[in-house]
Amino acid sequence: MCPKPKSNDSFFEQVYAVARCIPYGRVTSYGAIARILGAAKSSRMVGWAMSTSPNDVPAHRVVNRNGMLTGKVHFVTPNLMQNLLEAEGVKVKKDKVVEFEKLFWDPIELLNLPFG
DNA sequence: TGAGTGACTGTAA
DNA sequence: CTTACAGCCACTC
Repeated sequence: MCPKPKSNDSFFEQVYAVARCIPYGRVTSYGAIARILGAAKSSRMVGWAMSTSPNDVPAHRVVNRNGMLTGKVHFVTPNLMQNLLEAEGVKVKKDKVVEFEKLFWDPIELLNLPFG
C-alpha cells in the first residue's frame, strides 16, 4: 500500500508516507524524499524523521545520496539495517549499498502512477 | 517564545 | 581521491 501524503499531515507524516511506498528490495535517499515533498533543502529533516519513524516504516530502505547506511546506528542494533537490506536481496558492503544506482528508487515515480 | 538539534547535501580546496 | 564548511528548516525542550 502506498497512501499518498496528505497536506494536513505534518512533515514527518509525509516522510513516513513516502518511505512506506519504497518498493521491496529498492532503496532511496533522504534528499529524494525531501524533494518530492517540496522541501529539497530539508533533507536533514527526513533523516531526523526516520529517527522517530514508526515501526511500520522501512527506514532501512532510506540511505544517503551515496548509498551509505549512515543511519544504521539508530536501529535497535547497528547491524539490523544491513541485515534487513540483505534479507531483501540488497547487497551491502562496507555500509554502502552495492549497485546503489541500480537499486535507487526515486519517489517521484509515485506521481507517475496511473492510480497516483 | 527562543535556542538547539540533526539517519543530509552541494560546493570548494 | 579525501576533508571541510555552510545552508537548511521542522521539531523538541
